[in-house]
Amino acid sequence: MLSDAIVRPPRLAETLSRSLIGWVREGRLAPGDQFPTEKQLADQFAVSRAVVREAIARLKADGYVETRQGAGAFVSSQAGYGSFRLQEDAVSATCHARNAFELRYVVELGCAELAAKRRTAADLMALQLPLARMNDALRSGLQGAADDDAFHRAVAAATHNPLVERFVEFMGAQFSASRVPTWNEHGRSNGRACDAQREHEAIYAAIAAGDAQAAREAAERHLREGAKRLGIALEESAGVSPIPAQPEQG
Amino acid sequence: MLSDAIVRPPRLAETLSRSLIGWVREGRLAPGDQFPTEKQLADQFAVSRAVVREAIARLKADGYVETRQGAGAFVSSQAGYGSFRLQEDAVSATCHARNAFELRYVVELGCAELAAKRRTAADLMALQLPLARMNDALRSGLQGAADDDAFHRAVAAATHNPLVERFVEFMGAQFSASRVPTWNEHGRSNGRACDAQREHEAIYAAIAAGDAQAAREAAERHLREGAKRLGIALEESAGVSPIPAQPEQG
DNA sequence: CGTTTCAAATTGTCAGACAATCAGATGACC
DNA sequence: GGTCATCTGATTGTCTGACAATTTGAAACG
Repeated sequence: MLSDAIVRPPRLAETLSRSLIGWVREGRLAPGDQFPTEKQLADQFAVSRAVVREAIARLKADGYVETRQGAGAFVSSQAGYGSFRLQEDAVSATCHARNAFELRYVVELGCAELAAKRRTAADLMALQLPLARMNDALRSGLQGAADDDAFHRAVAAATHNPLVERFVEFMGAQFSASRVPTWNEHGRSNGRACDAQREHEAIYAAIAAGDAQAAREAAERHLREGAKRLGIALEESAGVSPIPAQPEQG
Repeated sequence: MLSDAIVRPPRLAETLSRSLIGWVREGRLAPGDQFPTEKQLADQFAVSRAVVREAIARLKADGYVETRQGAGAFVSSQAGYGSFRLQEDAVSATCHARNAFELRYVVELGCAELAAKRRTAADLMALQLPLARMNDALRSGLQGAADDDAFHRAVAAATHNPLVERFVEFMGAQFSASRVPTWNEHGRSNGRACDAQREHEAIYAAIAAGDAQAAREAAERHLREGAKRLGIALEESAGVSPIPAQPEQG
């Protein structure tokens, strides 16, 4: 999640694409509107057409614009909804981590539920493998982080929904580095790894039994504990006072 | 979701980027590996360097590769997890719609739950506006699809998690066209719009009451009915026989 | 008024050049 | 021999100019 990457001078195309996306997001260009021509943009930003084209290529990839040869570039009717990214804006790192973990939380709970309803015999075997390897890791002292990853992926695969599977992998990848502290020497010695493994087994048992509610609860426990292990606070209320109001409409 | 867009001859950069992404996904290039140089790729695919650069620009945007001036292009350590997209591969349309709707389903249920726990007075007011406008639409015969959209967005906003909010919007946008048949003349005359509105009010009531479980159930009902209105079957089991197995591992 | 034709505009592609940067080799120095 | 600075080639980043493919709108024509 966090990166110590050295700062690189921003590339022109990168800078330009950010500006153009900003135009769309701020509503300066509405869906259907035509972009300035490549030549106009090149002149305006004092860059070559090649740079403009690279910037526009990125906007196309993200679904912000559609180009038609001979006609021009136009803001897509559903601009910005071509792809979903994290960390696009520089939000506070800790806050972002909590928000991202919460999104993962929501999806993985539903994922566990679906997996319990749909798992096949093959799915259960695919779940047992990383589970067994993590048990080995607990005793042998080897790294179990990769198998932890694999277990979560296997749960996602058991939903038989490739989209859900891919999204769980997508969110999980953001926290791949965060699984290490559970499985390194320190994590094993103070019982974090053992705790995580018990939670995994509870998830497996519920999925094997086909008990969707239990699977959901087991996943909930696992992720809540995982958040604690990560030092992320999954608060329930936003800190605002509850509203007793119950208005009627009609 | 479905599009009648006319077929356009594929752009070279588009074709090339698909090939390169395929290389990474198939494992032909592992994380950390260096890509062929731009010149090599240009020769191999018989295109100009400009085309290669546009294709690589897309891979960079999606987090598949990282380039370093003077060094080369390298497969990113977490290749492919820079962005989440739908419809990347040409899967069967109906199957894809069901999978996408299910992902939306999972997220919106959790979203409703969070909203019930965290909504503020301002959130409730933001929910009442589209609700009232939909009631007007029911009587006046105007389009309520936009307010339907707005209501779902307001629920997402009440979670106070911008990431969850954005993802709900992202998934909802994929089905924006699908809200029309509920709110057009035909939808109103046979009661679809009225049904949807009752479900919306149930969601609002649960969120206003701060009852997370009720909010979840109300959202579940709404989305299940919505799937029916769309003709999408949200099946529970994958059609495989249940497994009575309950293995133990030690 | 409707149709055809044409020309300008715009994106798509190509080719070549130079600048900025990096990685490895080379060689000097201790 | 080992360490360090320097040099050189390779590679990406950027610029320029050109031509091809396509669209759009208007002019010309019936």
